[in-house]
Amino acid sequence: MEATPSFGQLCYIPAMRFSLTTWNINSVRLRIDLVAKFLKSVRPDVLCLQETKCIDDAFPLKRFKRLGYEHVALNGQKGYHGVAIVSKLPFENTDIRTFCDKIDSRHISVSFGEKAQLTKPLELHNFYVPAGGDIPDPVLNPKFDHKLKFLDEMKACEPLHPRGDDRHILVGDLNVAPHENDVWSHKQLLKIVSHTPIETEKLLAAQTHGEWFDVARERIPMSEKVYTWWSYRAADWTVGNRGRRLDHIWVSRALKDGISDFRITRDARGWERPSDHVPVTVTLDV
DNA sequence: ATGGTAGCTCGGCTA
Repeated sequence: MEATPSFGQLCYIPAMRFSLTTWNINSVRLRIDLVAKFLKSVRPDVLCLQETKCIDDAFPLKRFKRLGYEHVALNGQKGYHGVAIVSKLPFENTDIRTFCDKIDSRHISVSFGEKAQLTKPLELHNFYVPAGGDIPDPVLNPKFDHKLKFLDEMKACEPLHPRGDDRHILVGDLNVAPHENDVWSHKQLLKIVSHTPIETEKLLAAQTHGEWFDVARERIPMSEKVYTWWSYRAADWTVGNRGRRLDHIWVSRALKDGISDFRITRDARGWERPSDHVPVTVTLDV
């Protein structure tokens, strides 16, 4: 008797389940044990880090390799900023872009394809958008001016954005909480950098221009408060739950229907010597 | 209205 081919074999190549975490780690060397704890428990295929705060030669490569993350793309700098992508899956290509004519390490991207057993290419961009200082006025505060220009350049950066059935993912610490319920008090934060109208408009303009879908808000209603960051400048971060949603995962239209899970590891804010940001993870079929 | 904490490196920047 002949074996009956399964539906899958006949009709399509099954999609691969792919998981991805973004985390502003605020020094990868200082918090490598927390990273290891997280990776052992959640085991995402890919981890995108921001604020690694070290040059590439000082990045704890061996530790990641021992944890099963053998593929690493780095864009570090001494003391400040710095982004990295560590992965269980091999990359096809890696790329670094600069914004605002600065050498700041605020972007790195990789693509996945045949080497990762994907039938169609997948492009992943990891960003660390400038925080923008304290004064929300681009004339008085050059850091805020830089942030606004950076957001404008993100919007204008055509290769970044998906078109048609492109499979793109954009993650990172975007340092903007765009919606009312992305902050603990919309009213009280309207003049606080990260939630001023000019920033939120520019971030959403980039998102709309690129036909991106905000995974958190695909999964969690707009009416619900969602945070990924709680300030260090509070005696107790849990009092009043004064958080903001600064860390984001955007996916292109071709990927959004494949989303199967989204989670914010809020517990991580309470770990010993934590980052002020917590890991944000998506699982989707690719 | 202000100051609060953290990290990198040991003064002052960045967040």
